[in-house]
Amino acid sequence: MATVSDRTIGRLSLYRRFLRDLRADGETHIFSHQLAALAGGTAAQVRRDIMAIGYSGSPVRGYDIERLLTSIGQFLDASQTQNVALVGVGNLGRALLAYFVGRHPTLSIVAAFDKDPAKANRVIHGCRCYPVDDLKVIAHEQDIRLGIVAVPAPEAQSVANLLCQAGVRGLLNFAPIRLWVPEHVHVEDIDVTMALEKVAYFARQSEAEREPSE
Amino acid sequence: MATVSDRTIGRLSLYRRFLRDLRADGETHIFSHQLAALAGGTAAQVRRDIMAIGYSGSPVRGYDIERLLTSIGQFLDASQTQNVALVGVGNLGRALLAYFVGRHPTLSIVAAFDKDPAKANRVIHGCRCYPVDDLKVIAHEQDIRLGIVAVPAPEAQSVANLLCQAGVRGLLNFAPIRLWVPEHVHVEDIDVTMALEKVAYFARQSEAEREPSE
DNA sequence: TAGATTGTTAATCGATTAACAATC
DNA sequence: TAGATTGTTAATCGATTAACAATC
Repeated sequence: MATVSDRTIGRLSLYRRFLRDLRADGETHIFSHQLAALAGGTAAQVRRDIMAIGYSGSPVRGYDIERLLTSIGQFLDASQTQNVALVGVGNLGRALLAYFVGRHPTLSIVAAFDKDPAKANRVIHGCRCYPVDDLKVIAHEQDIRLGIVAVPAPEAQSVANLLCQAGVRGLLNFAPIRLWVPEHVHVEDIDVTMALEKVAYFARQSEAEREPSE
Repeated sequence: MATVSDRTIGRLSLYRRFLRDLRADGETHIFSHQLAALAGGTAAQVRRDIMAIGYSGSPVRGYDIERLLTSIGQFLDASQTQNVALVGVGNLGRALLAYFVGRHPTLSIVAAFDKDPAKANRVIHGCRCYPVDDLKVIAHEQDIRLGIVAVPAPEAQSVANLLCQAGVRGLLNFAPIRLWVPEHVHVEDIDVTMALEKVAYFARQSEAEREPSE
């Protein structure tokens, strides 16, 4: 209903993780400024983000962690688990499987694909691997709606095409290229090279501030 | 000199990769709208970004690719190669080594560290691995200014502390937590869970737009 | 020259921040 | 109640977009 910005979505995802940790520690309530300190924003921003999803806190006790988690879940998550396909079972792909499989309540990597026949039909970190040729069939069988592109750049576009043809509606792309996809498919890029170059740039900037050349 | 936004820095990093590909294809000039189409922005934005680094194109021929690459390099890169330490040689760490070692002209992963003694003193993807205990010594020996945190979340903060004590000025963090570092250290986070949850959210949004419930 | 593109300014847009009355 | 926090509005900030004269 309400239009919520891309950044707010990201922050809600972040808040949720801190809230889960707090709940695990036995906490029941939290104030906006506490959550802001954990997540690295301002209290006003936290309040605005929470308001955007239609949850209200109490001026005395702050936010009820359990109920806030429920609200964020209702907002961010689908009503049922969304199935994800991973394409590319190299080092990165295996790291993603190790990190995600069985860990996420509402997003599940249910199948992995690789062009290397030696990887097909093996189970890696609890996830079954298939030859890329089977993508379309498996994607329909398993109702896969999201794809992760973890193949080298030269293969990424053809993998994206396969995933789109198989009916996915969103891609998480690790390849350092721009993917061309149908308009209704959402692409989120993780560009490690860009991130490292940004770190290098801003690290030098802060160094320059501390040690002015004159 | 000129203050350039975080986003512009990211886009310049992206433009550079496309420009290198174009140069490899034998192209000598490019117009702003062509670069915008490749990078996924607008022509005006490309022109503004390029203006920000003090380079000028020609109204007739557009931008000279070779000179533009030089300008972007002078802006983004340090005068000499910046040395990087990677901490955590699991699947993710190995993927990063495979991807970066020897590939980047001005950023070089010169040492990797892991707490697992079995990995120490091995060479993985061309990079020497050391025990974490040696971080401070090696960082000084090799003039390491940047660090990549690729360890599990529970260890990430202590690794960040070690890196900061060893004098790094920037961190690329893959752990899904917020790192607390001295003010002068720049941290760039890559949050895979957040990215995947964003994809899931926006994929469902576009799905809902296409198939309205009423 | 004619004309598409550039550099630059002004207008728009959206998000963040600041301020403050309402709340328990 | 007193008072810190919340929800909400207004002000600020910055980036993007649009418009257009300058350019080769």
